Amino acid sequence: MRDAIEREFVLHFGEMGSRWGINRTVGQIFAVLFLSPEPLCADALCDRLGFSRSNVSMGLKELQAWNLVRLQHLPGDRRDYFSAPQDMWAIVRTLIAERKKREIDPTLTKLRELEFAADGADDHQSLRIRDLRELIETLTRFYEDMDRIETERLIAILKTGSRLSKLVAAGARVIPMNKRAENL
Amino acid sequence: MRDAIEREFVLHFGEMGSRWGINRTVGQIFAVLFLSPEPLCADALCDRLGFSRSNVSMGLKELQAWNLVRLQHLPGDRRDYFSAPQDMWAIVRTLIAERKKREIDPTLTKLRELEFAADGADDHQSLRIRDLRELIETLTRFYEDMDRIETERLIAILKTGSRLSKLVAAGARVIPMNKRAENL
DNA sequence: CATCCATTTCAGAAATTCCTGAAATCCGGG
DNA sequence: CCCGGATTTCAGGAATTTCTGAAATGGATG
Repeated sequence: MRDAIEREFVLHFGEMGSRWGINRTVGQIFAVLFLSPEPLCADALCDRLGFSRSNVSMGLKELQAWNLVRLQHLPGDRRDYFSAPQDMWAIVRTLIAERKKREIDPTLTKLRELEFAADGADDHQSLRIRDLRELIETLTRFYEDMDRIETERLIAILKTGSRLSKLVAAGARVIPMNKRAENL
Repeated sequence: MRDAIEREFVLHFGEMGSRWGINRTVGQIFAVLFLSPEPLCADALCDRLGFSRSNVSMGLKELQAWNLVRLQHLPGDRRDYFSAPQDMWAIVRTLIAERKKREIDPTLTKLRELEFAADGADDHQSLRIRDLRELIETLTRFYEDMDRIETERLIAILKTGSRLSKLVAAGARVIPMNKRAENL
């Protein structure tokens, strides 16, 4: 029963892995670590998943590059043990940070380069590029702001949901914005 | 000059394509349409990109499945013409909606299934699954709320940034929450 | 209903990514 | 300095994804 659920969970994460920019192996390794109450060593992962030792090693290396697993040692045991963070919100923050780094930042850099190369031209394509760069900057600035907020407060914001709109409209009258002119 | 910039932009979108869950061809096709001031037909895309007709056809089909391009016809021309939405925020909304559909929703469904199968057990793994499901629901509810807000107001919220935290804390005293008990 | 273009499908080739086992490397004792 | 157990590297085979050209399909027009 418990095993059946674990198996399904792990297989699902494997399937989704490809959609998440990691591969099947990596997804399954993370799934096992995510559910495990205690850290696991690479051999334990090989056993559970039926992957080769080297595949597991590479998968763990990638998960470490994503900051999604922590390496630790058990006293009197030379092997490396791995675990997923217990704090689920920390996992989400990490995932978003890493995906931003891989999927957004390079594009932002490229757009700035192209804009520089275009040197203030105002044809259609230059305008498109500028607008896209501005939009991405608005979003990433918002992300950076949210990322600085501690989890409890962040959850409060999330739960506020659509009421945010009224709150912001009302707040704009009370707390004047520093740079109104900057608005879109 | 203009061409050099377009070429770089298109190549970059091709490279990034794989990280964005679409492939190189699809990324490049979208990039060309994104920059183009007027709709293009498939042959024009073949010419510009050097892909086979069938490849372009498949790419366009996929972009249509993502709701990222619109099909239209020019009077007196039987060919299909395609264009990317002019409204950049509409593109972002679409991207997020489609990625959620592909990357989040299946997992949410699966977690609910597993939770049902676990039938209220309270071992570590069941708790992890429940917590993950709850977290994803919090995030998707927030997304759904934001998606209902019109773009101008949404931008106002984004630009409010970290001041949201104070606004929510202050607003909580003024506008009582309906369901305080539901908080994390 | 035949023709003419345009689009789509599809089987297999090409390219890419993933995975493995063997060998290399690392490192803390003895 | 050597040993033993652990991890990492890496070349190449397996699996998957992408791309192509040929053939099939679609649908407007006379």
